[in-house]
Amino acid sequence: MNSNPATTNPPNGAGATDVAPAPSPTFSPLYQQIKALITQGLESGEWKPGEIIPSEVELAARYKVSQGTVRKAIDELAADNLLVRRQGKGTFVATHNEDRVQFRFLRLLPDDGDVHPHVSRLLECRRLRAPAEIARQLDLKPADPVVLIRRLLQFDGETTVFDEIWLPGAVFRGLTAERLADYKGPLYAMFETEFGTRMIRASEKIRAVAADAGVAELLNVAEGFPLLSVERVSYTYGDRPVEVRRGWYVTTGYYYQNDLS
Amino acid sequence: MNSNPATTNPPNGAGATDVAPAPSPTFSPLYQQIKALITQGLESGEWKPGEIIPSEVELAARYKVSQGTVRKAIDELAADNLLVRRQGKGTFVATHNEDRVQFRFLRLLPDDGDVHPHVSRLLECRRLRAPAEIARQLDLKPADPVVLIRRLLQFDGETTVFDEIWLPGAVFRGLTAERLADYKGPLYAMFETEFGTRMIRASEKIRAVAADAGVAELLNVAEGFPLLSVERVSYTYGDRPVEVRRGWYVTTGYYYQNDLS
DNA sequence: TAGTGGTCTAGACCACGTG
DNA sequence: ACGTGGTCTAGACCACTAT
Repeated sequence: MNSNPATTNPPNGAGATDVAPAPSPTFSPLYQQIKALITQGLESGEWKPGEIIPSEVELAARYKVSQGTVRKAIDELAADNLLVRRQGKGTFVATHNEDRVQFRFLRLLPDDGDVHPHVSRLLECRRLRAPAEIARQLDLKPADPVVLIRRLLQFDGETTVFDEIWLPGAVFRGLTAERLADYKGPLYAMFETEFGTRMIRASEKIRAVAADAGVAELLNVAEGFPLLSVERVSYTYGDRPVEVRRGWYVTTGYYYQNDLS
Repeated sequence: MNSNPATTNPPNGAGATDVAPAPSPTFSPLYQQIKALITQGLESGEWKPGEIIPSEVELAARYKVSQGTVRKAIDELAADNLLVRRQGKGTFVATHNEDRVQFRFLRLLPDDGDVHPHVSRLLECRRLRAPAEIARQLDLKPADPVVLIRRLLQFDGETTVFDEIWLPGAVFRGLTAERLADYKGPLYAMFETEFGTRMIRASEKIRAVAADAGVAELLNVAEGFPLLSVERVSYTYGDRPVEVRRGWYVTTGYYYQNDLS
């Protein structure tokens, strides 16, 4: 909030002409403030993934702004993939459950365009104290508790991916191998429905590396075989890091798809 | 254009109530039509990269629509990186020359965050008849003339990238090794200023591969060394493919940066 | 029929950049 | 002081979905 908070804003214009608008050195548009308020509602769980949020006119009334201002706020949140608009129905909180968001966070495709759903095979899931590097990336104190998941992904029967996933223990309290094994569907969908933590964006560092003995055995390739190394940090609301993931991909018959625009 | 062309649109509302609006089975919003008209101006060279385009009010007058409609059209073109808005100055045609667009099409970064400008070393530039696969990707007839460029990129003195670049000969008439060697700056900037062809977007397939003898020698690595293979197809206006590029990246000390959102 | 998001307009004022 | 893009409002109508 700043000098023109939503609750005290005059009903006309971006500022009033009769009250000395004060050239706000830290000016922030009204719709950005509304955007922040809606984001708060998402973060606090007022509206949960998959649910509908109030209509534009309702939100406009609540925040005492015009529908157009709410509209612009929602436009940006939809562009950020936090909300999904559906004409005639309403605006919904985005979810990793029913979307075709699989491709958004696992961009490995087969050379022939066929789409095989992948199968996950859990290797282990245990709790330990965070190594220094992981703690740094997760914004934790060294030796804070973390969860380590190791798993394989099979595409069409072929073992193609080996993942090591690090999660903050405080957030993922109660995450066990059993619950992981039982859960159907994408990991991020489980995180969202079971632990109330929604992955918003991720940043990846991609390299080509030679398979070491351990990884080679897991992926059924020779030692020294070229693998795609993908180091990912995922973020939730407020750009807080909540996952560090290191993946090794076999890219024979598969490729990592990326679009530059 | 469709049933409500910009030139004959009533000045109010998305349709008239007194003329039987005709439920347009192929309805397209006005601002989309304006967007197409502006794109035509860009494609035809009416406004060249780096130049300013007419102000919103001017365009609104020209197309006989409100400023808000022009605004929404320009908003989308700016989101597509075709235009750049600068408050107080105007709206400009995007260019590969002066932007910090280097990172947009070459996403190789050093492990330590330092930013070294890269140096290009041309190996060869010759004309030949398109191999079947290249012709298919460039939407040409087999054996149509193409230009093949082979080059190395050095980061901070280290040879890090080997590129093979295929271009349609008809578009890049007069492209020679001399002109390539003389040109300073990004390749895409040259394509845009010298050949009037602007790269808008690209699609990449990324793999880890073992260096073969030829590539290994060029990149000063051992045969079999893991390299990042990047196959890119670049597109210009109208999603017409105008470049096929195959790159081999050494990713020791460097990584390919990618953001998922 | 009613409600939702989507489009379009018109007018006012603000922030920024340049004379 | 002026012109540009940027924000905000208010009201009308359209397209889509459900009841």
